[in-house]
Amino acid sequence: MRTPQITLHQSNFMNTKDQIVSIANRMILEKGYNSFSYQHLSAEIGIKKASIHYHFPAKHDLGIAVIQFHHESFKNFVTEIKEKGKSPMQQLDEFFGTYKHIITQKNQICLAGILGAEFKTLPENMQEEMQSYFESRRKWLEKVLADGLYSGDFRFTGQPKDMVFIIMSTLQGILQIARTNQNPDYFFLATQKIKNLLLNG
Amino acid sequence: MRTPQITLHQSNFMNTKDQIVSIANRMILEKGYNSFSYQHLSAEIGIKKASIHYHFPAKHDLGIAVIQFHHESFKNFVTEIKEKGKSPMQQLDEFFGTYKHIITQKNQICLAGILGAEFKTLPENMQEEMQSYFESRRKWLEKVLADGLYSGDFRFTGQPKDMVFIIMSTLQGILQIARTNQNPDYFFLATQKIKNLLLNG
DNA sequence: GTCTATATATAGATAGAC
DNA sequence: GTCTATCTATATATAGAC
Repeated sequence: MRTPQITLHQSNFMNTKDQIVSIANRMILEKGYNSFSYQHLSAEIGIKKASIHYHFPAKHDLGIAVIQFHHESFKNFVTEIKEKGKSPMQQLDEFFGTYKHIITQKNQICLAGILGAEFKTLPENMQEEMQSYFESRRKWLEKVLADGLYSGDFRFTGQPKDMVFIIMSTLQGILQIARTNQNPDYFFLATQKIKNLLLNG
Repeated sequence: MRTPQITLHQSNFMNTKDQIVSIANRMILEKGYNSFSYQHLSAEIGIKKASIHYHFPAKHDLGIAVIQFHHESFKNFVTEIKEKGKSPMQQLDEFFGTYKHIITQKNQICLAGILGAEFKTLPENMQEEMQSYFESRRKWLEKVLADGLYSGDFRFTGQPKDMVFIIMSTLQGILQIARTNQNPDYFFLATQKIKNLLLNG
């Protein structure tokens, strides 16, 4: 039995299409888009390659489905957090928490980390899908930072938009480096340093 | 004519073997190790695939040569900077400066950024070569930070070793994100934030 | 919706002539 | 040291039977 992925769990209750997306998602986070194949999927799911093509005619159709799944998860996260009425700092902490499954599952890095590296080799429609997903996250975080400046939760200098890039790149980079260095603790250290930056930088 | 890479320039004066490493290097930084082939190299260099196999029998031989080239470049950088007798902060600035060619050449990210993402798909000997290269950089930067704490150049809390990971992951992440967002300015912003962290964090 | 069979392209690699 | 020719494996994808 495989470990479940994010909120999308692989189980006997899942239909074939969702199961394909779930396993493709794990493979992409482990090895990247270019290094997994319908053959690999086939072996693991237990149906033939041709059957996977029935659900996702071209590989990029599946690639896009995986990105959209992450995008949907993020939208759900945003909706949930709105209802809770948390402070900007608490929202930031919850955001950091969404990375938790990546850190605890040793072999993975974040989607942006892997597809960002492969970016120039991806089909154009996948590039656009990634940019849309990234933009969605960027905008949300920018608003949290702006709100935090206004409320006094944060006290950094410069534009929220610029700080967003620093934060997201630090998270993305640390996940990559933590993986090759087998030390997930660095993620928590990084989030601490980011907070310092937001309070003093 | 192609733009030269780092200190290794592609030119008519370069022998075939070096030329192969030079072009493979650029292709890896643009597309990654898994997404370039002897076929692509062949087309660009103007000799046949079989001839490339003469110089580098297996693809990972070439991959290792590229990593070692970066490692050698870094060793040269370290040697040069030692002779100059610079302060820790100046050394840090020079270190940031070694990323300059990546930022100005739009299509590239740093070697660790691309091979770190592909890490789990790389042959074992390439993984080891990468870890050796990374360790070399890590140790050097740790010493600079420790020296800087001692001299008073830096005033951050926590261990230099931990701070190294934060710095390297921020650089790696920002280069990736700057590429997909077409904005090299974020690199300079990131280096500024790192300095803030070293002075107040 | 899943299967077998097949098509087509490309990758990494080797043998042997020049 | 470079070439042509060839091998074997794999990838993406389609056709058509069940």
